[in-house]
Amino acid sequence: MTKPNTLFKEAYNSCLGMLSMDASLPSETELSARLKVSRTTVRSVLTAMVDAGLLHWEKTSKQVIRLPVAADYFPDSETDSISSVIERAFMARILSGRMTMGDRISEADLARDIGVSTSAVREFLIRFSRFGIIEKQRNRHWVLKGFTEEFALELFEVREMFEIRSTHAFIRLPAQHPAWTALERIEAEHRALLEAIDTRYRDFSELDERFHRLIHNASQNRFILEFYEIISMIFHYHYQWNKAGEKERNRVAIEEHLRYVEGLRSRSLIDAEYLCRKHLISARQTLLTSLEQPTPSSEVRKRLRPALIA
Amino acid sequence: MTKPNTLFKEAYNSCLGMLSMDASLPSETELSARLKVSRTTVRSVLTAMVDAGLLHWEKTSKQVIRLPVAADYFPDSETDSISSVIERAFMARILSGRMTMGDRISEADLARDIGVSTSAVREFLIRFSRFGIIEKQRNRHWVLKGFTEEFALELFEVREMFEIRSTHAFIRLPAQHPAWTALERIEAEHRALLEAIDTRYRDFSELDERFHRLIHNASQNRFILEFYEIISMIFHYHYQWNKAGEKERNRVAIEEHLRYVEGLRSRSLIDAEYLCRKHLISARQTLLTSLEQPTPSSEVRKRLRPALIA
DNA sequence: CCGGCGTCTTTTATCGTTATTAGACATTCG
DNA sequence: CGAATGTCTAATAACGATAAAAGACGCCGG
Repeated sequence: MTKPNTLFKEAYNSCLGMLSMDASLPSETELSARLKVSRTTVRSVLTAMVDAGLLHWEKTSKQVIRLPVAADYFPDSETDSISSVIERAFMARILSGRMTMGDRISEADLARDIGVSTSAVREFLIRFSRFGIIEKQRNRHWVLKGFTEEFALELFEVREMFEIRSTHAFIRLPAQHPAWTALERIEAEHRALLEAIDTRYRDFSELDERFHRLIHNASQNRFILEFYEIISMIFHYHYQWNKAGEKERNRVAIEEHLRYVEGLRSRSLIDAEYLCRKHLISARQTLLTSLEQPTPSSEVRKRLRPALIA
Repeated sequence: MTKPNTLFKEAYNSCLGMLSMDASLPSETELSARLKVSRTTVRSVLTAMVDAGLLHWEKTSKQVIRLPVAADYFPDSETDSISSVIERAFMARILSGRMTMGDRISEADLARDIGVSTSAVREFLIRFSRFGIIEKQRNRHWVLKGFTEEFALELFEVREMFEIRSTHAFIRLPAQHPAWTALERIEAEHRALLEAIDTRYRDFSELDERFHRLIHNASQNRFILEFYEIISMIFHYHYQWNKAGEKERNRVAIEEHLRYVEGLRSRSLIDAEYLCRKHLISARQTLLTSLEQPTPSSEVRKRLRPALIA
């Protein structure tokens, strides 16, 4: 196999959602912009839709013949790029506790297990190495430094420095800056989520990410933003693997966020900084607590990555 | 071609330096440790030395037959790993001013120019991307964000945060910690260099790096240390490309370092922080000034990378 | 038995190749 | 004549293959 057409499949699925009997599809250029792929790919999608009997397409005219059914969609598993498949498989390995600090990581081994080429794994590891969890020396194997307490502490040390810096930058933003209205919207979302916390507590992680990202954006510093990518990745997987006390944990975090927002709006440096610190300390505590019990329930494990359990 | 034997050549050259008529070579294991390569490579080196008529080798006995001459060494150009070749070529491109912000970077193009495979370039770019100078989106080309004033300011913003944090950590080190004696040694080196500044000013960049690295080590934080790699890389190339006013610039920096060291030794947080800040501000100024005149003299350009000038 | 060596297996660093995708230019249509 | 389409070229994202290098295992001599 060579370059897989996951992008095509993803665009195809996404385009199926745009079909309706009453409106015809927009121009190729427009579609290209909306689907965020090149026109070449758009044309492949359109051709495939014609072949599937969904569309009559000639020049500018794009008449929908029938609406898509479930069977018209490509399965999710085929729309993931190889790199994201590797990422998930790799994180599953680390977080499942099957690997411990100091373990060797073999490119060849990983590639075999996941079923991809060594080059793909290699590129992934290089990209992943910036997260500070793995390391390698020239001509030698990778070593797992581990997702340990130490790691979490170092991570939060930097996170605190950066987030406080961003907080200051945020407060200095002029009153008419769009970030302030964005903050209001996010605050409203927090309140709405808090109302329905019993049923919707799972939505928090996504909101959490958007909230902190908004704040970090004020820093206008590529290194700070890049560092938030690490945080974000860690929490993304951490949330998936550790569900213990999730509802309560999220409720507390939402309340902290709300106070933090108030601090920002008050434009008081010391209040904002204080409330930011408070929140980060409890976030750190959450992460540390969950590291003490590294093996997640088999139920969670199964949901995340069936292939590796057998 | 496949995996090149640059490592072998490097080890061979390095091993040639260990030959002497009166002593025989140590055990394979010992050699392996000293040359920092595997025993397999050591054995290749020994075999090659026998073939070159330098050595009589049977089991534990390794008798030197003749001393190596210049012709026995592999040329430097053959001992560089592909990745470092790419790095140099790429940095030369960026710093020469031939590329400007927003330019597309083509993997294929670079590979052709440098004369290596696309995969090698690709891996390099991935590794290099953590420096924040280039960027790419999925399925699209790389873009040069540029080695600009903005970049330098963002870099120094983070550098200052980190270095001050490290300074604090350094001061808190117990008096018997080896870092204090290391600091004393480095201080002495600074004084020696200052004495002979007229002739030895070129030695400063290496000393500078060791000095700051020593301080950052106190932070015990992988993200801070990793960030210093970026600084270090930037300065490494920057020093090579911008020689204007180098002697005076280095003299000033040495004096700042000396005051900075005094601040550390006084264990006074505010003094150390103040002197650290002072030094970083002037370091930033140096970098900014040199960014204003991006094209280096042709003399320098020639020395750094002859191949690209023609 | 323990450091050192001989031999063998596994893994990495590089390459070249190919389908997919992006992007550029020419052409057509309203 | 500008936006949309048709066509073509070039670049990227994968793959597998191969020589170099690492690492493992067993043997041997003191």
